[in-house]
Amino acid sequence: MTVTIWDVARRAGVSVATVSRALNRSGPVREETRRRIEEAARELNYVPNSAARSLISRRTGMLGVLLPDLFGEFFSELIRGIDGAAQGRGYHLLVSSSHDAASEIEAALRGMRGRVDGLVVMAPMVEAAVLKPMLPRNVPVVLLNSPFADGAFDTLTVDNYGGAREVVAHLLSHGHQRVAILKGPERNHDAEERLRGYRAALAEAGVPWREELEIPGDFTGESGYRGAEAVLRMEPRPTAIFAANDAMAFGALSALRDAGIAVPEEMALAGFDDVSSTRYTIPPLTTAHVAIRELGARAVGMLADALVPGAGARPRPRPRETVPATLVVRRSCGCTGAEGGRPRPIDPSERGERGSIHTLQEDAV
Amino acid sequence: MTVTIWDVARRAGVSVATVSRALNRSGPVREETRRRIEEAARELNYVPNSAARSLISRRTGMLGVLLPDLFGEFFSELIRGIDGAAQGRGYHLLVSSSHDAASEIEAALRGMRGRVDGLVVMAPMVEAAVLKPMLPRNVPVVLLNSPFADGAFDTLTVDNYGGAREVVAHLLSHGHQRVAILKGPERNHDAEERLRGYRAALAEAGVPWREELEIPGDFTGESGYRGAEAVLRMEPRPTAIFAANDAMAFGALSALRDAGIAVPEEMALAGFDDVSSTRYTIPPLTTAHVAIRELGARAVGMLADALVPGAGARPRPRPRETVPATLVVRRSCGCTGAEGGRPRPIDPSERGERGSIHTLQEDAV
DNA sequence: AGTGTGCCCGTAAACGTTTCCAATCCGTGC
DNA sequence: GCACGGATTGGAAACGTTTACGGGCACACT
Repeated sequence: MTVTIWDVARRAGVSVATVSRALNRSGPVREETRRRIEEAARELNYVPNSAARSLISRRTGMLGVLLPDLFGEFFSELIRGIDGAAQGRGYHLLVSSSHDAASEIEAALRGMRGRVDGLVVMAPMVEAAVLKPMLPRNVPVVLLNSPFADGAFDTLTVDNYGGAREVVAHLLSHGHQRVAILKGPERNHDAEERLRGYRAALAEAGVPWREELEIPGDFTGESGYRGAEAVLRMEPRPTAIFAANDAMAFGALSALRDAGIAVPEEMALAGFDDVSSTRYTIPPLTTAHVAIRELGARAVGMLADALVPGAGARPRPRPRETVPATLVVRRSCGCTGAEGGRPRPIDPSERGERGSIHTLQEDAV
Repeated sequence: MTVTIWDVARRAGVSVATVSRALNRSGPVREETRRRIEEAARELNYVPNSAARSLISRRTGMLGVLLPDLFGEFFSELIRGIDGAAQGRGYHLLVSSSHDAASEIEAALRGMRGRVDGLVVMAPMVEAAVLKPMLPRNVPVVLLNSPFADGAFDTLTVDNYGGAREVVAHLLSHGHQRVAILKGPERNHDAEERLRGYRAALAEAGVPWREELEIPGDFTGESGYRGAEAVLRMEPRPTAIFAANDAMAFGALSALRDAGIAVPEEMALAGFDDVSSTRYTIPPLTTAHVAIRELGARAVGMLADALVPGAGARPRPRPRETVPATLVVRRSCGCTGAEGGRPRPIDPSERGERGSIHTLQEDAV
């Protein structure tokens, strides 16, 4: 039924060992025999059995990707970056998602054990201490936004603190004295860092911190909507809102519109992540730009570095990289002059990007 | 180094056959020995080698997913549905994307051969005749929106024709005499069907068809932007636009805003897909609702049906299912009275959905 | 006591590769 | 003519499971 390496060997008049060497170019094979073997393989439509291959070679050619969710622009773009880089290196992607609880993550990780050569894990909701023992020790792992103090794993971290600080500092530079923050989920690492950045910016500007200005949220648009409503009820009313991610900013924008509040005239607004829709909300959203796709690609790159034969078991310094989050000024913060100018240089790779119209948007504005 | 079934057998004082039977519950094992074996396995932290297992059992526990892209709300939601259903059935997902050209698809398919137990393929850009020979014959395949006339594969198809027809008919019911369409890519099956629906609606309403009203596009927001610009240059100017997908509608909306054209007063607009952002554009977008997540879940369901042991090689009638695309009226089409009402019953599963705020939106409007 | 019947369990043969090691071939230098 | 060495090739042992087959054993029945 299925054609094996033996069939190829028989047809080409050689042994299976030679077939293996010829097809993988893993040993010396005379040019002429190699051609004969390749021809036989093609004629028989031979495709090596990957199970057998990885049984003996202990490599599967797959990378595992564990994310809290697949939905939304952020993850969508992230996985796109991961996929592109993996494909370029000949790896397949084993994707698993919808995991927040530690137990789910553990189950997913167990399911992947032995099936993947490396792992990209993003688990902002679980603490380092509880995540660590679940991670496999026999394959390289890259942690996204879960910095481990002990440096036992590769980590790749967005500069949540710095980005948030910069965004809030920008809002404050407009003279706002009461800037509210729509916080991310409790115990979420990204959320905590962004909150820290918010507080730092306030402190640096000498603007007093007020507990009531820190509104709870959970990164969903819905919570952003409710958060903005809460802000509007406050007395005196804040004049600016920093949403800890763009999705909440969208929700807030929606609430402000429903309440008849003009943005940015009556309320300035800023977000975080710079997902592509930020360019075509009304008004376009000031936010912290994160090179999401590059983030995914870089994660795979780090994995690939650890996977070069020889770097395997040898303990080496675990890279800890940080990717910047930089302010991008659009109209929602009320910057005069932001309309005509180009807030940041446009990454050439973004131009003509599928499904995105932001270059057009920014030019047109 | 790695612990095998032999280690477990030795520790439990039984043979490997018994260990296998006990752990898989695949044969009679005395209760007491089973407990001993399970304990040994747990103590040793034994995890079966999946390569060896699938080498002998000829099953990998993985489903392949081949999509043209991973970006954008549509695919994001689709893969979410696929992932949920696969996870529920104990399958892992091997994901591959960014394939439009036939050669890329063929390469991706070859790479997956033997690694997956089943395949979900969405390839709107390649014709049935060229796609068919690339598909594996030894594992079940579900085709998304690629209906094959010969019924050689399971197919799951969105009613593009019917949905487009309904949307355009609705626009026409407002009395519009010149309705432009922003078309999808050439040779894209979905795009062609939606165009067909547009033409049918015109014919049924007795509104004359005009070639110049069919504007080329490619499903990206950018092409929607340009398409709307083109529409605005026409003389006499059309009074309604049907964008063949929501992304293009968003682009069009953006162009209309930049041109100072009020929607829906000066130009009615409708889209297709009902991705979640349609609820919080300004104005909210009238579109054709497709249960995207359910679409993905159903695809996995069909695969699972074909994968129950026994249904394997036996040739059976290949199911050909169609999922409806139904009109959902929001404000962009200019319906009076659409503001207060609830256009369609809200699917309970959508409530409180992560990253979506549309229930709030629709209630609040 | 002999025999049939079920339940448990062990032996060993697959599954399809890769790779170590030895054998063969062939030209070269002495 | 012969030893030698490098380039090719083949044989066979892994890799870690699942599973067909058959053996042992306890028990009930004749």
